[in-house]
Amino acid sequence: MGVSPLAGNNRSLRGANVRSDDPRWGFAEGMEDGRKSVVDFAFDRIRSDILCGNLRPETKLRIDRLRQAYGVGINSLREALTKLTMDGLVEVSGTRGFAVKPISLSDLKDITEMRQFLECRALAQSIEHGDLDWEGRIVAAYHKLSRIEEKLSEDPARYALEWEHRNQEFHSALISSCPSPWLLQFQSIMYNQSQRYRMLSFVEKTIPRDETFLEHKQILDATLARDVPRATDLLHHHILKAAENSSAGFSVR
Amino acid sequence: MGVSPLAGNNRSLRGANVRSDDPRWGFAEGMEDGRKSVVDFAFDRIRSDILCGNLRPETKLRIDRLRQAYGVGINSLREALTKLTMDGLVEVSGTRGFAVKPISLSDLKDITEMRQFLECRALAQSIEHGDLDWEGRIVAAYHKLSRIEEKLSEDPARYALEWEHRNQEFHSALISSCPSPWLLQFQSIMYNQSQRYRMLSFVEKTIPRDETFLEHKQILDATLARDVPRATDLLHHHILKAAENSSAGFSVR
DNA sequence: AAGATCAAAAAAAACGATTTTTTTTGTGCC
DNA sequence: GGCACAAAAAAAATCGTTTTTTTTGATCTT
Repeated sequence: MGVSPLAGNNRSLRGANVRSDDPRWGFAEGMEDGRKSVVDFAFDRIRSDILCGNLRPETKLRIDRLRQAYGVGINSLREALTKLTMDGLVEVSGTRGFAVKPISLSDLKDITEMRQFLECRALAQSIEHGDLDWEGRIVAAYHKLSRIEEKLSEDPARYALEWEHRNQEFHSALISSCPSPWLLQFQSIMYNQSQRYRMLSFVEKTIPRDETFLEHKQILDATLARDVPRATDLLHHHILKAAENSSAGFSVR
Repeated sequence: MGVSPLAGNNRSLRGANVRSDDPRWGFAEGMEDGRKSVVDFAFDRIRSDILCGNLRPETKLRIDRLRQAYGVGINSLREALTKLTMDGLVEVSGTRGFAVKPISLSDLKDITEMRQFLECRALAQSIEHGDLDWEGRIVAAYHKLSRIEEKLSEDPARYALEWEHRNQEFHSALISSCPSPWLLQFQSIMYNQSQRYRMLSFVEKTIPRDETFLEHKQILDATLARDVPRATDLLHHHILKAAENSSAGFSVR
């Protein structure tokens, strides 16, 4: 699964932020430019390694070791780790440095309940405010997800990561018409947290349950029918079931 | 109110994090040590200046200027600003630096509704789980708050900041038995956001409404009576009224 | 032998300096 | 007078070095 975090020894990329744009063109209104700062590069990379379990919970994140591994400077690294701390993926203990956040059953329970609480509200608001474009987005996202779900039963190891991505895209599309930026931000944090638990259980256990696929279809239908109570009920149940599946992964440890 | 952010020109405090402890004594279990990192120092200071309006919305936060003002290094400053970004008090625009987050009516509306949503749930859970110590905490916090509210009518300018502090202590005590760390963290962010709007309106307008004091008493009584529906209803109303008072502050601008 | 003491090594925190990017300013041309 | 372009100035991003703190290991004492 990808490259080990300590394998790549690519050095000295000062200002090597590859730009996908060109000085000739201005940017469309509200469009982010394609450059990628070194901090964001380190942030994305470490975040990915924590989520997929490449960096296990409670691992000490030694600065110079990470520096060698990712090929970035100390300060950019610290900045990236600070951002990860705010997202709850990294813990900082006074003057004793950074570490990957531990996992626990009570934490998973908290995350699950908060995700239910936030994501169901976001879905309700999204259904209220969603227009035709939104309907198009969720249908498209569901389509891409269901295609990968077919392949998943054949070769789980190969498509698990891609399924994770499209699953997130689907859940994100469902609530994309929610008008509250703060709600969406908090939901995003909780989603990432639950994703970590799911992927950690992937490693030593199994793939998503078969019922997951059916539940996605039911949520899609209820949402398109603008049936708020039914859609939120289904989502509520869906999130709980997914969490129960994750929790089996780390029984004793 | 306090010192201007550009006034203090205290230089070179490398490692001058004053420790309130002594090597002789160990720390009690689970007790944080009294040292204060330079990053946290800068974080607290800038945060305070943003909340109380000393640093106005949309102000560009130039690095070397802040460096001179607060007397900290560039990297510590960037780290502090990154933390503030995650709390939604500072905005970062690609490679164009940091700025104090703008304010808007829609943002205030979003914050208010999210605060109602989160804080009411936290209160309900807190009432369910609260023990006798918790009752003691909220009674004590209310007492300290009501004392400052008496003085507030006499000399608003003098006690406004202290009232802010004790108001936060009271609201914090109410929900302190809520068992969900994530809920408390999100509530804390929303509280700080609404506090900024309130304090910005203080500057050019007025002090809290008189009804605020009565509402605090009613919330306290309903909470002590373990009347969840009434307590949450009162809190819901209380948060809305406080926000309406803030919004008058920046009508046109 | 267990525990305390101190020193050396490792790790983290903080800073200044350098490079890169953005913004401003000035100049020529239409 | 306004626009386009280029040079200079300002600001931001990144890096390496120095200082401080923590951990580890060895020696000494009881």
